[in-house]
Amino acid sequence: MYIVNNQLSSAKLKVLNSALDLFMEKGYFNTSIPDLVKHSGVSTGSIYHAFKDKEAIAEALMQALLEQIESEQTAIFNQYNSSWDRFYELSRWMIETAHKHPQAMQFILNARHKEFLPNLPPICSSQPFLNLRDVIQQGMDEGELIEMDLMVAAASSFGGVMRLIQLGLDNMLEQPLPNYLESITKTSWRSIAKTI
Amino acid sequence: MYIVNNQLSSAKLKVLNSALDLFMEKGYFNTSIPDLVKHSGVSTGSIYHAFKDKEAIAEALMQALLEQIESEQTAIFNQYNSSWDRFYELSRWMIETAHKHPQAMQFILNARHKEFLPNLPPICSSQPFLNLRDVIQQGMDEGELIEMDLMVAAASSFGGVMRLIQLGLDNMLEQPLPNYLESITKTSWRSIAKTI
DNA sequence: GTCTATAGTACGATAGAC
DNA sequence: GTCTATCGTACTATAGAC
Repeated sequence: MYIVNNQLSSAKLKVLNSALDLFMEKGYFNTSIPDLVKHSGVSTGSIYHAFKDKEAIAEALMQALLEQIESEQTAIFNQYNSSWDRFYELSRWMIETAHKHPQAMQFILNARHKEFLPNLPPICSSQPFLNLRDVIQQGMDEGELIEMDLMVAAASSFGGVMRLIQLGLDNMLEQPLPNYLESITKTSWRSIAKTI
Repeated sequence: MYIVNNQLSSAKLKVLNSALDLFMEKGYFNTSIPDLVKHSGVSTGSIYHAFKDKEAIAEALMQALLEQIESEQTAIFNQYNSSWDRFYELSRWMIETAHKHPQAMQFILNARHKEFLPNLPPICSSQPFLNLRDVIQQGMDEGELIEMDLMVAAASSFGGVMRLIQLGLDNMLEQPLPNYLESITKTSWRSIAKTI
């Protein structure tokens, strides 16, 4: 149960949380409406009353997840100010979310949204991903980071963290993901920091 | 036309190359057998003569791609010996393949294989990905790299390169991918190298 | 708003002629 | 080995009672 937005009706919430579980467990196309009915306890008729069609479920799920992520990122930006602190805390949040809600992080990082939401712009142009880039830009402006192409710097720093999360989600790590927080943030940051 | 394995019959090759194009353009589940018939020019009957079912097409495609990648990696390993040279040349090969055959690289890096090949082990446990890790292990053994957890080091170095390739495949870069080769390899390597 | 029952369709896979 | 024609099925989505 990751999505808790109370603006949504109970039926919608149940369906969205079931959709998150099932889409990540079996994939969007392997999840039928009858599967959602069984898992959520909401009937076919009520699902189609709440959502126009199956694609609209995926759209609403994506929107709910991105909204939740943005609000958690905003809390971090309000509490931490330096480029490094923000990088570290954003990485910490991603790693802990991947640990506690693997489906949610998988849906954001890994899902081929284009396959079932063909009109959605790529996820890396969404606000939460732009925020990551802004942290790197800030570090360059403040002279803490080496001057280089912004995309290269963002890929090298956050890319390292995201790759490790990916490996964790694929069960390729010996220890639980949060154990790697210190070493992966320190290492990835080293690739772009002036003083190390 | 990326797959050119001449051990395979002409019909199989046609179907596999069409499958690569269509699976990456529209996704596995949005590609019907009639779509493959139209795109490849091979009839339904012949497709089912060459492959047991639709899933077997995806399996054969994966196997052909991994074989091709392994042989190109082996050539690099035979020609270059130092850890850095191998890291650089493997990165160069990935970036140029992503540039010339985006579907092939997308299929390897990005596809949610689990959705249509549920029995396949995760791609990051395949030989080509293990080879990447070995290059990092070699660098540590030879004292060129900082001693640290191997997975962290591999994620931080190759993760940066892969993340940039991902951004390139999603059209988020201003310049063509190969233009970034020097800067991304230098930057990502810096995260784990002793002398920088 | 919630449900059951069902219509309509598109797909994967097969049969069987050449 | 290649083809066309078609079967059976499982799905999305709707209709209509409560």
